[in-house]
Amino acid sequence: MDMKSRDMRAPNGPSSGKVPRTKRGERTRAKLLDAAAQEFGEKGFHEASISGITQRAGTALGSFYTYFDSKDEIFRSLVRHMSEQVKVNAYSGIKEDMTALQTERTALAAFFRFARDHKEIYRIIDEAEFVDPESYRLHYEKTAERILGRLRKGAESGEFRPDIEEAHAWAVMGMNVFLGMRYCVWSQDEPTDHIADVAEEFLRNGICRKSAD
Amino acid sequence: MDMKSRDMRAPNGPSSGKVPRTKRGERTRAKLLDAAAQEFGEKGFHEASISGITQRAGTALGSFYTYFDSKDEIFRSLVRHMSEQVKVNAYSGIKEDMTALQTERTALAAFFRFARDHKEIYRIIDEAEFVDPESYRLHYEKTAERILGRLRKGAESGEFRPDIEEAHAWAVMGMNVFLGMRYCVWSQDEPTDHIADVAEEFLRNGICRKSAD
Amino acid sequence: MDMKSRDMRAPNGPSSGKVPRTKRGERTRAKLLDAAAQEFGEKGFHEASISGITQRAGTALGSFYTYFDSKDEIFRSLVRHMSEQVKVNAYSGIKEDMTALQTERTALAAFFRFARDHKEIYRIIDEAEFVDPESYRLHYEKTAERILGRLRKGAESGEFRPDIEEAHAWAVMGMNVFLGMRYCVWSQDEPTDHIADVAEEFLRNGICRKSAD
Amino acid sequence: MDMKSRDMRAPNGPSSGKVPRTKRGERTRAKLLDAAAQEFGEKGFHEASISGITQRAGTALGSFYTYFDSKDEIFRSLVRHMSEQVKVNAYSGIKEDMTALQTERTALAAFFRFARDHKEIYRIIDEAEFVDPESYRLHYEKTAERILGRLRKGAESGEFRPDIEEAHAWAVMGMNVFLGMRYCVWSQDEPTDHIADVAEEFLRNGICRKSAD
DNA sequence: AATGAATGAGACTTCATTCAT
DNA sequence: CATGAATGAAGTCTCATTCAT
Repeated sequence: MDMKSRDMRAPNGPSSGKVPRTKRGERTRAKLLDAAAQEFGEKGFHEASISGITQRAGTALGSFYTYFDSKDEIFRSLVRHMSEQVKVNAYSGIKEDMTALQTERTALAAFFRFARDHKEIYRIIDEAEFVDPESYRLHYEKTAERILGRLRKGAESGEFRPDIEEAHAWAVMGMNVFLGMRYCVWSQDEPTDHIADVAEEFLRNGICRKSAD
Repeated sequence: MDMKSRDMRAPNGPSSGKVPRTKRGERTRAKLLDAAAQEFGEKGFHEASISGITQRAGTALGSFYTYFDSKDEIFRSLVRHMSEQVKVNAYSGIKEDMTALQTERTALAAFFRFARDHKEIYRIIDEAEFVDPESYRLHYEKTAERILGRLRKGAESGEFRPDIEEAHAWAVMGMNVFLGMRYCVWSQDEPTDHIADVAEEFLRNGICRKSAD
Repeated sequence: MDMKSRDMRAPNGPSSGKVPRTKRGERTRAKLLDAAAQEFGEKGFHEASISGITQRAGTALGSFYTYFDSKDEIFRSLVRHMSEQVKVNAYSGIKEDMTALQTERTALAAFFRFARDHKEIYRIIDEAEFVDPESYRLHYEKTAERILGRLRKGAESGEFRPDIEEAHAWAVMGMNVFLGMRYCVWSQDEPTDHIADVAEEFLRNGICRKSAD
Repeated sequence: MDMKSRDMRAPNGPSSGKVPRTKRGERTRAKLLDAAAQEFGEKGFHEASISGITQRAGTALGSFYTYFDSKDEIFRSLVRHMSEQVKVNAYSGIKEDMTALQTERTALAAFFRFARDHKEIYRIIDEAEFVDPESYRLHYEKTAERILGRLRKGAESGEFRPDIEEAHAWAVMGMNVFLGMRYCVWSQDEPTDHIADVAEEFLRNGICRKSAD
């Protein structure tokens, strides 16, 4: 987790007026953020405690408030940063010359890998529905927008149906999220490649029998 | 809410040793359950308070404990009962002579109606991920099983592809849930009929362009 | 316990204005008293609950207040009655023609038997120190008085030292009580006869070596 | 009480993970312990309240939990520490060259003084029978062991009877405790010197008339 | 007289946040 | 900046006692 979540560190949000001014401060802030990701991921927002965070971070309780205004604030930071990570990750494997279907599959595979490696992230984002609803909506709205963008591009190229609309993006997103939850977060009893095959075929043909089959 | 949630009342779980023995007790327990559904729906589990529940119910604080052992227990009761309601509702409009696709669409439509009318239920079931994870998993696993059963039946009749598997059910469920969240719970800017059309067409053909189009 | 504690039933204290007027009431009151002896003996005053008492008694919670004014009152009744029992018991084996030392030994033996058979009683009387201090003091003061009476009688007959005073009675009582606690209530690893021998010899000669030995 | 109970302060039990790390913390913990001794002594365990303790200590309610896990824990600390104090005190006046009988008398006198000055301690230790039975038994078992040790030493030197056994120690302890309760804690209507005389004479000769008298 | 639901004061405990060092 | 003690509001839960049936 250390190396991985190191990269998860949220940048100072625009509202956080507590920017560390020294190297040492920088380090402390980073430790707190890592610790918070662990703590929230393991215990959930309400069971998590500031003292749990500072203990994991190896700092004094009071130091928390040197860098964050409140429990809510650090949680918000985390959610938004993680949302960002999900986005960055989704695009990591996509190449310009892929077909639209290949693109979707690649994005899904990346998502699966990410979900498997960062199970705690999903707990955190999901819990935002209750702790920071705005971030939660924003996360899914932005994700849907990106998917919609890709689908539309596929439609323009003639690969996807021309009447693609927002609902298609939400349908794809829901499918992806639930498959990720079931096959990457809850258990990995099936190879994710196979699950990705099923999803790809779903996009290609739906679930009805094709005469071509 | 009164009439509606009246029907939501959880039966006594097998472990709850606090069964009302009089009509009056029956009424009080019902009032508490209704109130809890409201309170949890509006505030979420952690912000909700027993005293909030009893105030809504118009009973004394202590009366809560005449019928429930704890805040957790009433929440669990609620989640399980609501899960049950969702199930019952999904099958309400399905007729024997429908095609498999019609069946799916009908179930989706019922789900949409239900989600629109019982927004609080989805908050509650979702929050179970953190408060009562077992119920949460159970809810989605059982829902997936039911969908899988329907899909397999459709496969047997030759309408759906013959290699239907569990992942298909999770994909369909994810699609349904996210469409419900976006278009029924968050806002109703689009007619749900149209959304159901999109979903049905998705099942029929995926999102790729068909030469037949 | 049933038959035994049946006999322990407290008579209506002078302050209890709640005398049952029917046979049925008589029976209910008796059941409650038995139940209370059990409950207080097992759990102690504060952990004991009225509902625990009524459950043991097999009556409704509310019925308790038909016969007793409060938890304190029933406890007081119990303590005083038990104190009475201890007294009655102590004299049960004493005969007129015994020597003073035989009398003391007989009283101690009776006490040991009683303590062994009614362990709960000692918990109850001891707890009175905190719940009903007056009864507690009264119990030990009256017990000491009785012992003192016997010792004085022994002094008059020339068997005990002539300068017997109150402190002697308290010393004897303390010895008896602690031996009872250690060898009858806590464990019975030594035959009580032997313990009584030790106590008798203590009274006779103290613990110093006698040239006569 | 302040100066006196200052010395009563319990050391951190081995299980208490809440050790003050600063001078200020040290002081607060001490204030709480003193206050608890007062509160428990005056009101008894169950009537005592954490808020009563913190009020006496002049700290915020929450500060209690900075140093103790629960009401039970602080009570246990207190009982064990006080048991220790009783022991230390009993030996305070004993010199090596005393006769065995002088030794017992000295121990008793020390006990009397202690009981008079720390009445609350006896309430607390006695109440342990119900709140922390293990400590209670331990207290009396260890006290009996010490007495037994002294008596055996007296037997070896030929001053006490050679067949001294455990029961003798319990008899002596019972005598001492009850005399202390009656003449030091309940009231001081008789000079304790005289009471100690009676006890000493009891040990020397029992209560029977001696021809030598 | 019996029943069992209703009441509500009060206790313990948690923990985010502030403050003194 | 770091530290960790101090604060106190707020919440859950218990249970003796009262009340309606």
